[in-house]
Amino acid sequence: MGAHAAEDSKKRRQAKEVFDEPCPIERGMRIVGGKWTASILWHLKDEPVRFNDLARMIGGASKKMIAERLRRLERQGLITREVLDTSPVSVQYAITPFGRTGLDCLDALREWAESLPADFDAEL
Amino acid sequence: MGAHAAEDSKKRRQAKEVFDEPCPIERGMRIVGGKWTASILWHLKDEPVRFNDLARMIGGASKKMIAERLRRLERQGLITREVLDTSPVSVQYAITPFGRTGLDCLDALREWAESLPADFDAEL
DNA sequence: TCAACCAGTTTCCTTTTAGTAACCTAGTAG
DNA sequence: CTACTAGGTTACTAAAAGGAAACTGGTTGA
Repeated sequence: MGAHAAEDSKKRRQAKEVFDEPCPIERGMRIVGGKWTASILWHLKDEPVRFNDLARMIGGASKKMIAERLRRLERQGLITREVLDTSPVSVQYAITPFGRTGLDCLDALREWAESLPADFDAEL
Repeated sequence: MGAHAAEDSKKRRQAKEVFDEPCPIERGMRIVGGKWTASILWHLKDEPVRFNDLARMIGGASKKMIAERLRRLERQGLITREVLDTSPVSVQYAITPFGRTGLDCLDALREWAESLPADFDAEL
């Protein structure tokens, strides 16, 4: 982020920069932070997956949400969409190298969350 | 996450587990993923900060949001709230060791987001 | 006395997000 | 012919999130 605070004569801190624009963490969150986004990326980590397979794997998400996230991730270049000439046609989604860099840094978050007690959410 | 997919005789993948419960990444997101949450943590990284100072530093957020996030982070043990016996009373928020572990893993996300082109958001 | 600062809370309102269910085109199995 | 598959889209609805501004109640300095 990079803003500094200074104290004035009355020991009141003043922001030298104001963060009305999202700081890098917030920007990152807006890319990979959407509901189901990380799950989708995760399920593509080993091999390409087709649309309905993904929908089945991520049981809680509707097809609408899956489709929305996939389109967004594709626009951003984190995944690719490939239509296979099968019958009936199938569509395969695969993670890109760039997408993998995003997933890597989500992995730190995963490890952290896994270190939490199982009932941590109860305190929210 | 840890679910596996297997292919059946028709090459259709089947999820062995269904993720209606949030996977670790989603859990982590629900803790530190809220709007302004990461910014708050970030601004506490070096020294304790008082409420209004924080509100001034994070210019885009309303006091309501700051207060909400602070209370949540305190309940979860990522920060502490200390009322100082000054006049007028001031309240100091500080990051806990646990909060710092969360911030550390957000740092990976920050680095990733900083490596993105400045106009990346325009593509969303 | 008046204004300003502290740390919030409250109210009201708008926007965003997510979810359901139905529907669509086209191919295929029985 | 009918039903089921794939890969979505559309319409509608409910819920959550976020924001602006006013307000509390006490303190201090001009």
